[in-house]
Amino acid sequence: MFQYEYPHPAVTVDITIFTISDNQLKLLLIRRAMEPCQGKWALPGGFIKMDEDLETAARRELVEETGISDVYLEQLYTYGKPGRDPRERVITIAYYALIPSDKVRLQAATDAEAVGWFGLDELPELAFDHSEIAEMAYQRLVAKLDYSTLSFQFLTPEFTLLELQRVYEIILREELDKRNFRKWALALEQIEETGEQRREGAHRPAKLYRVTSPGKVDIIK
Amino acid sequence: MFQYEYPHPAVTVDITIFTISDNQLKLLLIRRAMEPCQGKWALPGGFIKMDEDLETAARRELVEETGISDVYLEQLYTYGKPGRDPRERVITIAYYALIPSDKVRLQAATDAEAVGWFGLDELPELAFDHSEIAEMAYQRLVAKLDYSTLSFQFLTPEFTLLELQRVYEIILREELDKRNFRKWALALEQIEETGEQRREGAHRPAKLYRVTSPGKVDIIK
DNA sequence: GCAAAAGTGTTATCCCTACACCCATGA
DNA sequence: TCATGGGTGTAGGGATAACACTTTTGC
Repeated sequence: MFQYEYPHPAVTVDITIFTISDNQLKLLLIRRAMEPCQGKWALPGGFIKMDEDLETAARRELVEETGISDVYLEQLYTYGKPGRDPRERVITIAYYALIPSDKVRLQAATDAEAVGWFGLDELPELAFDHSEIAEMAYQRLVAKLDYSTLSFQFLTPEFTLLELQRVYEIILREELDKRNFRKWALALEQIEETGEQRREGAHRPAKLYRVTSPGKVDIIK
Repeated sequence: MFQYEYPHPAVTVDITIFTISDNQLKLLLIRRAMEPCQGKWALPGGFIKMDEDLETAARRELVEETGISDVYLEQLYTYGKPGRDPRERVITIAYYALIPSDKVRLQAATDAEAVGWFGLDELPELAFDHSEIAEMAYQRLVAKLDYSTLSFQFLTPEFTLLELQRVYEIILREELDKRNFRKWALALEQIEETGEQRREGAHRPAKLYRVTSPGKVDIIK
């Protein structure tokens, strides 16, 4: 038992995990094994430990629930409306993470029953206020696409320009002009040719590119 | 005494309150009356109550410490590094507020000894990690100036275009071209002439403007 | 040889920037 | 009449947006 002179809320972290696969922006959800909201889908997350930083807690939960580490993670917003959790006052610090498509497979190793990727348009009803959190995370993602190099975090270490373009098209939900997009992307001076090509299918092979500062997200413009 | 099965952190809100006066961006600080950091300057803030929303808590603290209500308030970031408060684990949800210059006077009614406005360049050493919070709030302010109509929140209900321009110049720390600024500001379609003029000093009177949607902060561009 | 994605330039438009002078007033 | 801030337009340059055809490959 832990005693305090004044009442204290419980504090959790919740993580909206995005990836792109099957030409869709997807979100990782887990099915809740316990009350409250047992059986409902929810964002991965959990209680913070008293000796760990908030971001450390978010990364720990990410690994525990999905096996994924070393990804882009950013604090989103803190939700604390009284009553958002029926048990007690719970304040949650929401984060969002971006997973490159080649790391998605790792996740299959964990309990496949209780974890799933959902297209943003096909989300089930979520526990607590998690729908609101996911919506805000998506809005942040769209906004940051415009003025940062966030998008690279969805890509494998080597990628084609068309793959990069698809990231933008899928998140922004609009088609972009190929020539203008390429001019713009190269002018950022954030990517360089690897010198290699990728051949797949009955068409001309595509040049491969890499990010000059992987893992780093810059503000642009 | 309040008992919990697992340890719970304390949760506070802290508020970085900006205003513009004397051609300077200023920050409201309070001198701490109690340990820890007794006598040091700090951001206003305090513990949340168990039945109030986070933003409600921030607004309550704002009124309690400064007598100011009905101002723009936005959540900034949540800080929770273990050890940031020597007493116990304290997680703080930081907000920032923008005060129009005509509301600054109200503040003089409260205990003048313990409260003060400080120019951003003349900040004293702050308690806890409040310097870090204030720095981040300033950065957010600069960023949002660019893509939102945040700036109007510093102005009185009626203002001149030059007053609006000064807000930008003071926060961005750079001089702007008068003609280009006016063209840009009017093209936003967020302000309109009141039809009145303000005469002060030995020069031509200035047209007064008002915001078309006061209190609302739009994303622009 | 054909289907399918890769790759590549030019032009028109819009927006941003730079820049200088007259106006209305109070002292 | 003079000092002070209020108010106004235009031209050039750079970025953005629209737009279609050739290349390379696998089958």
